[in-house]
Amino acid sequence: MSPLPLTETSFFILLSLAVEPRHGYAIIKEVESMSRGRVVLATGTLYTALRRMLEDGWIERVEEDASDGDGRERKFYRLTEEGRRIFRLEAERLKNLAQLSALHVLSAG
Amino acid sequence: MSPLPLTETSFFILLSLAVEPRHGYAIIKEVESMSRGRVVLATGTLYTALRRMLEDGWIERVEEDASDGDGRERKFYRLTEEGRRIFRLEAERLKNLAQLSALHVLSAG
DNA sequence: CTCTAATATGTAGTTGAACGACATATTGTC
DNA sequence: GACAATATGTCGTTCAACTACATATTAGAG
Repeated sequence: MSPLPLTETSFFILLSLAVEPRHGYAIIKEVESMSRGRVVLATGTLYTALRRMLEDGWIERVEEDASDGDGRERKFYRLTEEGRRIFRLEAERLKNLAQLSALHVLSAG
Repeated sequence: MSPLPLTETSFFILLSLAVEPRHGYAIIKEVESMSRGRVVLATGTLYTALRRMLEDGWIERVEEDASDGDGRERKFYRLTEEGRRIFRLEAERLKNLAQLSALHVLSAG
């Protein structure tokens, strides 16, 4: 039942939402920026992943903050406690893998 | 054409072969040990991954070292230069992700 | 000496996730 | 008026992991 390891896509979506609530398109741009251009999510990947995370209770819709003038359709999402918990677990896993591989990259010259 | 990100399975197989050449079953045991029991590769996963890596030139068969008394069928594999290169790239990617997530785990309390 | 666990390699079918292609509508800029 | 950027979504394909199954040898316990 463990959701780990997260896919890179899921990791970056949670990471971008860990900062503040965002809508889909903003997530794509934020992930591209955070990964220095390496990760560009396809819309098919993003919206499928968001639907899955909603179903699993990792994220939830932010209902109507209507911040500035609407017009353009935008749906905001934020992390749930469960989503934050999973992100922390994944961060811990990543730290362990990075340490493991650092050791062996050294020993392998 | 970039092979990154590696799946967790591929990462651990390369990691275990980065230390020294091994045969399939030994890889399974080594991965289980390195991951402190968290990652236990199913044989279907392992042998499928090995075949793929052979085809892609990440690893190669070690022909006949016949170290100690044969009898049991064992096939040894070692990393190619390409395999080592990919492993180093993945290690670098992992280090970056670990750093990114560490920052945001902190800022999110 | 027989039974069982560990060692060792493999295939087949299912499932889940990413991806590319496509579709649609609005807004800002030249 | 045209085009790029913003914004959300579906559909079909592909690739990898997983479960279950299949087979054979060897070491150790009783």
